[in-house]
Amino acid sequence: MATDGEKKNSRVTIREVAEDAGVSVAAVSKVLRDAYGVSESLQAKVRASMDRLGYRPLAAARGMRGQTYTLGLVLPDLRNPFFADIMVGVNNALERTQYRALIGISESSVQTEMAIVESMMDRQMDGIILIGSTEDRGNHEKIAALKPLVTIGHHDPTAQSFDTVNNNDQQGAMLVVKHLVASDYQNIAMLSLLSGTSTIIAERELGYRRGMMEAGLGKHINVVQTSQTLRDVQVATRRLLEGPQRPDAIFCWTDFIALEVISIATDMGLVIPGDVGIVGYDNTMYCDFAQNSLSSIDQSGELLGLQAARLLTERIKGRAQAEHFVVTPRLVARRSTERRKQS
Amino acid sequence: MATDGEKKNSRVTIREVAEDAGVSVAAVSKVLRDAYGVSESLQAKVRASMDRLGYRPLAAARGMRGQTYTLGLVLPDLRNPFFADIMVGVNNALERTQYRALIGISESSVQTEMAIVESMMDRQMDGIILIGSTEDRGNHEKIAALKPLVTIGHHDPTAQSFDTVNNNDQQGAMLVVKHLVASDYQNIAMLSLLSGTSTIIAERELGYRRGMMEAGLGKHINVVQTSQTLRDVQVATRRLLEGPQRPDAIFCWTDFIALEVISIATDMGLVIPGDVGIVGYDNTMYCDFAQNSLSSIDQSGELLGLQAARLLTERIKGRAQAEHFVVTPRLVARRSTERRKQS
DNA sequence: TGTTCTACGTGCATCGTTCTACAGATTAGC
DNA sequence: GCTAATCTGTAGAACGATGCACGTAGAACA
Repeated sequence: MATDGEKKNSRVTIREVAEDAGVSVAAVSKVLRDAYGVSESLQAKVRASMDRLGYRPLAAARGMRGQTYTLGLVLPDLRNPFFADIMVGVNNALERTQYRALIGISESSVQTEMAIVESMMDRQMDGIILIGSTEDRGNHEKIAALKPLVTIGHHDPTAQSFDTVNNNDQQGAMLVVKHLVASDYQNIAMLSLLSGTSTIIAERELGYRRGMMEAGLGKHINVVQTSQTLRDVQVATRRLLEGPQRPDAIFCWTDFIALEVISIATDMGLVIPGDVGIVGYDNTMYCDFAQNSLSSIDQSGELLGLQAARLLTERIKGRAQAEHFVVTPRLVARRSTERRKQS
Repeated sequence: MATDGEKKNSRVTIREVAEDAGVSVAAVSKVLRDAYGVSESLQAKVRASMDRLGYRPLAAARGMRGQTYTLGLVLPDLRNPFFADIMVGVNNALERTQYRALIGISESSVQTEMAIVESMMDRQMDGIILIGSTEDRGNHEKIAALKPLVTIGHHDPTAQSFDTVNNNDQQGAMLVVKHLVASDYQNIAMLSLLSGTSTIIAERELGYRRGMMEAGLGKHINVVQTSQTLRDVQVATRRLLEGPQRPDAIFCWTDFIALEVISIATDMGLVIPGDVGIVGYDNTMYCDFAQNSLSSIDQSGELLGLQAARLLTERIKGRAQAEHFVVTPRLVARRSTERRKQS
């Protein structure tokens, strides 16, 4: 008689709370939503009943008429440790709110990404954060027409229907070149990502090119694009380092690739930083390990995540004007580029 | 006049599909659920209408009476690259099904983990996969009483109300000791995780102890437990390596910690594998990088993920009998333990 | 031909919330 | 003391699916 319905009836509903508190269902709903027209005494009464009964609103039911208080986050993959930093920021921002972030993995495929976004919409999520998305503007606007949207790692500074959060990738890449030049590297190649649509890649390449031009090293400009798979990176790196015009430094578009390059170069008997300098991007925790000691660009992933969550909840609350947050990147020098001017 | 309801009316409902196909709403619902009592012709008619209108069932609404076709996955954090392997397996298993997996991050806190599980229940998820959970059996059974549950990385072979998926951690740890002994290491310490409740940690420690005893090295047994934070690992490792009884090998409970230990040891001027051998666990991609070249135990994360997803969908379909899947671990030897018997 | 099955479809109550429209109570204004 | 304005709280129709209970048509059997 105590444990009546075993696997189903256990859930406390808004109706029971109302009954317990001696008020209407609508009143309880109002308390739940901080809606207008609730006296302090009623508020207190209802909250007491909710606590006593252990009531938890059912998001699925809320979603039918109102919000689900769920945010969808789409990550390209789980391998790149940079995303961990972003997540910490997002979760920090949501700590004291009703919102929860749930993550889907797109496997870096535009198709899968769209499928995940659609399934997040099916689940009535209140807003979407796309991280490292390679969709074009059309798709972003299509999503934004249906749900509040914020992107991280996608440049589109004139977008009106959604917000963007970024570091200044062009500036970051220029910092890399400047640092390498100051450390006496000249024949600097860039190992970039094969992606016709990633705007952050485009910005980093542009920054690299500008940096090289400004340093008078235009003739050494060399951008090699590969996919993210270990095999492709290996082939491209070997080709680069075995070629006749061997670069004396390689700027990699993300840390994780830079670590692979260090691995390959070491295997080939090259000494870092003497024979070849390596720089990454994102300043993830692995850079700091002594065996890597990888110079990198810090773009404060945690801050990016925090801002994205803030902007998204603002959008949900009704802001229509777009905001575009940009953080200034910072170079962190480590042993992988430690070759002093010899003059 | 064309774009009537801008941000809301766009969604096609089951009612419209029914109308378009000239059948009842219930019939469409049956097609959606592959339920009994639908002729081929009706099925075809309805599917055609769904395609034509671009209908997508609203998970929130389905959740009110039936399933949401959403699985909740709880990860301790995003830093450990091992979880990426698991996710690949999970997603592969769900590829051709209606199910989607959404991820929540517990930050390795039992409290947060429970909060996430609760919020997943609020969202009417059909089942839960807990990865590396440190809850006790009571909590697991509480969850399992409400939703189908599968754990990965938690040993509880007699559990009846939920399934478990694991590698044989005890055997894995014994493999490590055997391998180290065969490579002429003797004073082998274990760097373990400070967690009173993790069963996989307990198993790995037990395996280490058994391995040491069997090798006649009982007097060298030394288990040091720390949290996962960089600082704590650093302190513990330095203390270990600076102490009077410096071990000549360290077995780390996960790769990620082993990479840190390599970093610290290198910083201290020790040579790996000469002065000290290092072994990790999980055989994540970073082990393979030349600068790490870390020996490790492979426990096939992808397979674990695949099995967990399979078991969970089976549970959802009604299986009540518990299943406990265990994979046999395999040692992958690399340079970090490459010291031959000198006799 | 009448009876019994079986296979196929349908009507409608239902899930747990939100939110509009409205009613009653209290206060304010004159 | 009457009307208007404000402030609280309520009733009940949604939201978009599911799934029970039931009706109907045609086949099978005697």
